[in-house]
Amino acid sequence: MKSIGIPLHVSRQFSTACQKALLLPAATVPSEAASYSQVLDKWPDIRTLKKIHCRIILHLNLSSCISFGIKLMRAYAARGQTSITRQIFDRIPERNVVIFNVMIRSYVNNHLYHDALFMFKSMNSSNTNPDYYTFPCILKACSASMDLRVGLQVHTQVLKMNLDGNLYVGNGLIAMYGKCGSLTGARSVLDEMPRRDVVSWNSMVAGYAQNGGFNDALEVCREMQTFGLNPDAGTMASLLPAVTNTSSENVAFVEDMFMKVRRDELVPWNVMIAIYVNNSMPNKAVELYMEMEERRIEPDAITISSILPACGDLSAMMMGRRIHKYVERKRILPNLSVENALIDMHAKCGCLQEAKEVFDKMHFRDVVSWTSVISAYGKSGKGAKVVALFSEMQESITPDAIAFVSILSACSHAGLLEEGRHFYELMTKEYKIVPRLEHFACMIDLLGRAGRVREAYDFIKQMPLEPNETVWGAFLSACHVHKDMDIALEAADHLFQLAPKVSGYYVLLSNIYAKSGRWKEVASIRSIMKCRGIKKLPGISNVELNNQVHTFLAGGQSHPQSKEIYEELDALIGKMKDAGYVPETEDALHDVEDEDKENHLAVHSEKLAIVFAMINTKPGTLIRITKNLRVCRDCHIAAKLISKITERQIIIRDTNRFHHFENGFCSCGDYW
DNA sequence: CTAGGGTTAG
Repeated sequence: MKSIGIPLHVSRQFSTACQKALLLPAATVPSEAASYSQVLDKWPDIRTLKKIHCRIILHLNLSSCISFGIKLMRAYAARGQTSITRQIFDRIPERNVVIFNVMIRSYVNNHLYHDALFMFKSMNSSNTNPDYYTFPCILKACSASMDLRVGLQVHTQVLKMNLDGNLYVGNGLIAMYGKCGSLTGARSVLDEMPRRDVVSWNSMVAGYAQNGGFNDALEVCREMQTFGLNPDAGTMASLLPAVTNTSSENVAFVEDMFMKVRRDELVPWNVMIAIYVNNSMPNKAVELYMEMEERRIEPDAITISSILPACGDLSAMMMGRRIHKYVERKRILPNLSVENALIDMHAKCGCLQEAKEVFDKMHFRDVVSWTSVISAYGKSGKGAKVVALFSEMQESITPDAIAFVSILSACSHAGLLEEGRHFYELMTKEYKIVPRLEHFACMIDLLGRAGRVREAYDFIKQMPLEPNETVWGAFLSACHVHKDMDIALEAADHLFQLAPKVSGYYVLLSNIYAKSGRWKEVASIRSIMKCRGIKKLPGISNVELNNQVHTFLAGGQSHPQSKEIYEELDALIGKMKDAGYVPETEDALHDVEDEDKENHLAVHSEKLAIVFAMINTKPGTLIRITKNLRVCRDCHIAAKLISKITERQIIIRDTNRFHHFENGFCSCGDYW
């Protein structure tokens, strides 16, 4: 008779549970044991688990305890209690391969890869041979910890034990080589396998995808089909890393795959949503999410974490709030990723209160939670709050490079020059974070917006990194705002040479050259843009009404209510002119050609969106707009006036920050 | 008892 015994370091709850178990009548042992066995296989919650554990030890004939030991180990591991799993393991006197496998798997499933590898080593030195269950698991530990060195050793052992023909072991090897970046290794394992299944091919797809080889990944998808295997949900999931910021052809390829796979399970939907989100197609993502709801496919935490950024992108506040209610109802919370995504969604919809509420209710916060809430306040220009939050964060969390980007840009939005400098010092000196281009760009922005154009210029000159287009772009905006033309032209020349990919910089350049009368350069920018195939990003604004996001294009006429909108806009502009409004044509190149400037100015997308919202909501209702470019001066002036004339608050989120218009004023203090 | 899907800045 072998006894499992109670682990020595049991918690107090455990002893209480034991006492309660003792009070229970001694049941007929065989049937009690059978029912416990069933319950254990269903991974009970920790309290039930401990009770059963006690009963097993105290009341049952323990002759079958090896199988109970295994079940207990698995159940504890499923609840994240690997140290109890380990205590049980330690008390089993004669360990066979299954027991080692369960222990290793417990570690791997709980992301304790080093413990798993260590356990594997002691397994080898205790004369227990690993089997074809051990290897896939230990290979996963190698993949997850990107340990190619150990992975290679494991492969050698696999070969020695003649297990390389096993399907699962082979699949594990492909995944291991792929994750560790050895695509040739992965490929040769795949080629040598006597038998391959979908997982084998999917692992190869994942390997290429994780290493940026989208075309190779696609090629493998086609190849598997020549072997008579069709892509499945797993293929789509494996492709995901390769399909971010990619061409529309590539997205279409996955869409096609999505149409062909079984769609009664969750994963294909989750992947397709994530792909839309990662390719700046939030409308499509939301559409798909709604289709899921119609088909009664239940979203999980992953669906939610993927769709929420899309809601944030679109400022789809009602949709976001509905999802928030859904996660509360379905008890998906607490879940760190979901909570973090909720904070960000509320913040991007301009609902600071709600964002803060989610943050306050969290039991565990990581650096992402803090970064999200800090940038939320930062984008609304609440500098003092940001500074307070940051110091609070430091008490429990070590800020990372991204956290500093958000605090630095928050200082910039709030015009907190000295604080920004302080945080930069803190980052480099205290936290020893080596500043990246993003940080330099923030600092340039900070200095530039505060009017320290010369200082910003000196800062660029002494940067240890080659300034990129973002840095010059930030600097150029500062010059543009503060009208420092000489230095602007030098910056413009630098930026010009960098062949920027963002069309906005060309527009900015063109405006600056035009302002200083350098028409030759203006013309040359035009032709260069044509040559490089760079099109001006059309200005669009989103507005949500009755659970639907309406999108307006600059000068757009396609909306069903178009006629009404333009009529109302005309009337409004009349009232604005009475109040002293003079259209500003200066920044007209922002998103239209210079001919016909004034005409087009009236129809920037945000104006259309504002009027649309005005027509369709009750007087006094707050209007929320999101646009894909920065607000131009003219629209900013117009929005201030409209807020006064119509007595409505208007919140416009542009690419940089929030503008909260109320009674003729904007929260940015005309500083943006 | 085999893979694969999630959140933060600009």
